[in-house]
Amino acid sequence: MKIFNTMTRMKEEFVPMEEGKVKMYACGPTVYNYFHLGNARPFVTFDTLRRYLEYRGYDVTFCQNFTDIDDKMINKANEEGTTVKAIADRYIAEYYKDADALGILRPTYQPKATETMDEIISLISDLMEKGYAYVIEGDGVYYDVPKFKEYGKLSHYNLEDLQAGGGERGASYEGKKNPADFALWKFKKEGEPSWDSPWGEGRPGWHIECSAMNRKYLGKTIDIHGGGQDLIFPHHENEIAQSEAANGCTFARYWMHNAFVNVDNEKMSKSLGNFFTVRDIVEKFPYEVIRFFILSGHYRMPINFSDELLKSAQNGLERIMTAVESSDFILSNESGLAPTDAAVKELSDATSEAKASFIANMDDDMNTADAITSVYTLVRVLNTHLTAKDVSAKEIKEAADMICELMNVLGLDVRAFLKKDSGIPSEVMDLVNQRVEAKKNKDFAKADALRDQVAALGYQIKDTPQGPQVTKK
RNA sequence: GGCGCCAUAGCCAAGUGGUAAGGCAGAGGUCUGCAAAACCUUUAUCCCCGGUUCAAAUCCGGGUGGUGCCUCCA
Repeated sequence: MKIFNTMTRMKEEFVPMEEGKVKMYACGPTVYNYFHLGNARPFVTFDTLRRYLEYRGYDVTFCQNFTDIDDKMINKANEEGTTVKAIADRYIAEYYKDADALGILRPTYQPKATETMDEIISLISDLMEKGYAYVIEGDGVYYDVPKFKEYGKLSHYNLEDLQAGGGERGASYEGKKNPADFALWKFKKEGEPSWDSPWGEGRPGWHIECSAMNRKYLGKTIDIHGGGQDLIFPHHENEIAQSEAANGCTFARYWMHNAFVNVDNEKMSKSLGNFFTVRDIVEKFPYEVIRFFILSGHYRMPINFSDELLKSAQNGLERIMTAVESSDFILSNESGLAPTDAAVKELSDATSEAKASFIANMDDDMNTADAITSVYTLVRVLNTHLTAKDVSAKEIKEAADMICELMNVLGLDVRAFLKKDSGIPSEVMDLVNQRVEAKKNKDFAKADALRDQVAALGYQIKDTPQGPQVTKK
């Protein structure tokens, strides 16, 4: 598999440290609100990577954090007159509601910052001992950025450029040796949660928690580190500075960053106020459509969000689901199949080719857009033979199963989505059966009226040679 | 100011040196009592200019437009 490595800005052949095993980390949410579509993109992206690596037989250890202590958490707690812990508990629960429904598998480890305090303090101690950190009285412990000679190697920034930029903000640099120095530990302020440390009571800076969790759960060197592009600087750059200075070895071997979700070509973000939470979008579109939409473009390309685009994704996903649904319907009543050798070969070839091309596309830096095309290609061939009925149940089942297998790698459980809509109420079936009678008697006016009644109840009838296929609309 | 990214049909989106995948939408057709679904047909020379090459959407240079990071942010 080839992976585009942000560090080298090139696609590189992925070779894990240990054969057959992958250690990966992705930055998770700060749990002070429902997450928005922009947040969902990396969750879905790296979940898909994890699923694909597992599909290819790797033993994946995946760690994703919860940031449950920082300024935003504190502000939210103060606004609501409650504790930081209460906010964290609430929004972690809400996170799982959305994440589970989006088909995001639970990571191997999903630690909270507040539960990683020992490792955070131990890591800062290492940095102090090695001379990479210093204390500003009454403020906190800071990282001495110029001490780390490779600072900027991920973002390709250099310190001089950073200082020449518009980033300086007078007061906040008071006491720092260098404007780029960042907080590892912030001393306690009135009303804030705090933990004991060798330097005084306080709480961790944002960047240190990821370094600490990596070391605790995955080790000093990991294979893949992922996140959104806006984390490249300063967050990931700082993680490298912390981890490599403390551990004396490479931190992450491959760095992957997803592009943003845009609205009218502008970044969706909380600060711009143009964001849509997943919870909002679900009012109009199911979770699986949101996931399919996210995967319909390459992860390193920006995607625009709009109802129209979601609708387009929904129609596309339905095409795939309908093929499986129709297959399963025929498999439940196999009459009328008259296989020919040529057709049987064509469909079974298409089935194996779909898998091969899906893998080839995913191997190319996780090109999910092309991987979906591999599925569509099989869908078309399958539909053709479903109509012609010139294959046997075996080929139909294999093709439909393959579609489901590949969609599952993308985190889209087609048969589960179909099942969710199954279970036709008996009153609907009564109407359907009455309509069969009416049709038999050529009473088409009555048949159409019955179909309208069924439709009014939210169900759709498709007449097939095997009889009516009833589905939820 | 520094460092990047993007520009492909009505919309979305792959392709990154060998003559334009796929999806959505539209049009016409087949099937159907009518539908639905499905299938078939149909819609582009890839922002502009110049260069390299037998050959460029694809490489190089220069434009134009959009956008991101450099500050909490996925």
